[in-house]
Amino acid sequence: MELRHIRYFLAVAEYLNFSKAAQELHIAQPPLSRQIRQLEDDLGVALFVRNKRRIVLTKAGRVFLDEARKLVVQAGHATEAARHAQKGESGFVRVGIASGLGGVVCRVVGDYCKNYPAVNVECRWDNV
Amino acid sequence: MELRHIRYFLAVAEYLNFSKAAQELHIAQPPLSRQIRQLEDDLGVALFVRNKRRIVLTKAGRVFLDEARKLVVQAGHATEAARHAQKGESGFVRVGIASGLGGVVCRVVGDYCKNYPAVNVECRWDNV
DNA sequence: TAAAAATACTCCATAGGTATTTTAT
DNA sequence: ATAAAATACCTATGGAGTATTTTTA
Repeated sequence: MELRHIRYFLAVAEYLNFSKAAQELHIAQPPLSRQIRQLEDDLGVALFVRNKRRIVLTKAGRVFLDEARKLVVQAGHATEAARHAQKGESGFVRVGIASGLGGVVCRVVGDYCKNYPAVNVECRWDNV
Repeated sequence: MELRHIRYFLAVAEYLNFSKAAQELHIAQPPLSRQIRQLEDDLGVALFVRNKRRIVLTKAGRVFLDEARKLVVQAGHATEAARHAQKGESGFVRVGIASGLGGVVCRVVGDYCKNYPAVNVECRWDNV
């Protein structure tokens, strides 16, 4: 199961129509049908009943719909959390160093740089 | 972003070693490195620092690790919820019908069957 | 009959593999 | 000198497209 299956499933569950959902997803209808069937096979669960013109969700399909929504929400959270955390790691630091402390500073700054590669550090060894 | 990226990321975060993680995932090391870089590009976030022999998670990487774990847990929940729901929909139903009610029963049973395709329904029109 | 899903192919993007090079102990 | 990641390139699985054939209302 991949997130693609989930995204496709949500579209079909929303429109209850493979052709419309495919349009919305900017793919053709047959590949969408295949992906949904793959998902059903992987789960071992029928999500839709296709006996009518307008397809309907099975009970299991309705249950899965709730969980699928949570899944994409969590995927969004994960992305945003990482991006937000990176913000605190990026920026610009200017360091002035008293003579004789070069060695210590090099180690400390070096470690820092390796953990925060997006931070630009500038060191000046003179007295300005 | 696909769940594959997440699963691969979790393996690398666990072993802090691309080669070991690849072994565990039963794929080669270069494709794993590529998938992780793809994930980082997609997020726009550096997850690992590769300057040492033993790679380390960035701050953003540690944050993402927490969220990634929740994501796979939720994926498991979704699967199990659907499978559990399907159980309640499968089984066997035997229906006896009094004469003259055939029409009503056909509609009701028909609707039921379409919503619960895994349930086998047997109808008898005689008096046994 | 008409609208929608399934089927049967074809194509190609990309996941995954192999060989090699680079890098940091 | 060695262990591990990156790079370059190749292969092939399977995602996506097109054409067509069922379905069912």
